[in-house]
Amino acid sequence: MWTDWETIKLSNPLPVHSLEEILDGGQAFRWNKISDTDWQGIWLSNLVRLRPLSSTNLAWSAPQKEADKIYANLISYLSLDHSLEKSIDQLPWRSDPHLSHCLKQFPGLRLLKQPLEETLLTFLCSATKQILQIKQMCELLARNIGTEIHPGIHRLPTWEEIAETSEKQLRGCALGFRASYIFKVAQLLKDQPKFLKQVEAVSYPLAKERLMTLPGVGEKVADCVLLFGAQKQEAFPVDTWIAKTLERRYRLSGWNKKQLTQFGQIHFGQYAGLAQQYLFAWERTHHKQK
DNA sequence: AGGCAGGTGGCCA
DNA sequence: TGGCCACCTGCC
Repeated sequence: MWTDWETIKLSNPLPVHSLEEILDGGQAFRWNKISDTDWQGIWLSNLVRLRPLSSTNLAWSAPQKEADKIYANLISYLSLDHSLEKSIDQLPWRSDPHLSHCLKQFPGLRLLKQPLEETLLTFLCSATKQILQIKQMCELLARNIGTEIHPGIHRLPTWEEIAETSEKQLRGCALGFRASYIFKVAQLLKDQPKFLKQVEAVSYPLAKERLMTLPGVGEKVADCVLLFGAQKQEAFPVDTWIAKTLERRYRLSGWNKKQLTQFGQIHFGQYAGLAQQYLFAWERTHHKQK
């Protein structure tokens, strides 16, 4: 049923804790640890298992019949076909000791290239929820509304599928007040089938403005969706964690969210989103330890 | 056991 | 603009 494990040789070293931060650090919500070493993840109709063998060897396995396609999608999803070092070098680590520290703590940490439609859905679930609970909502959405892509494994529902269900059905997925946002967005996307394509095609500021016309999408969600789902790398999502980091490590207490967002974009520049991911990983880890 | 969490929208000054 | 509050649900 599943292919034999095959090794991907990584050009940038990726320790296990960095891999786990990529898969389960709040960018995506459909990766689960299935043994001491292995992770299983789903995006669109892709289902794959990963097993870190060493910091430069990552093994993968997928269901036999679609393995070739899934492998190609995996490389793109993890951006393994693109150099991380070049982006990192553009960040202001030379003059920013805290960023420099975070970069050292999580070697190889990357941004995922997720499908826009799924990123929008998962981040509509994210408001005032912890990662574990967001994962549970996604799991219920998949199980209750999404198509089965493998025995016992369901993908997330498409927006068309959501549009054809009911708000009540969505409430049954433990979405709470997020259910009405998601249902309304589904109707809007049904009326404007090209909406997400357009968002992807235009510049970051325009894309953000456009996304924020959707109910349930404010600045933070828009930035996450654009960063993780549309490769708009200048997006700098400011959530409570990043706000904490900026306050404490960058001495910006008293700044409001709008100001913090602007600071991030100006200070970190073209790859602000990548910097955000490193700061975020550090802040989460630090918080867990105390 | 109950406060609180990867926010957003609406209402008020 | 800026501040406050309701909104669902389930983890810690």
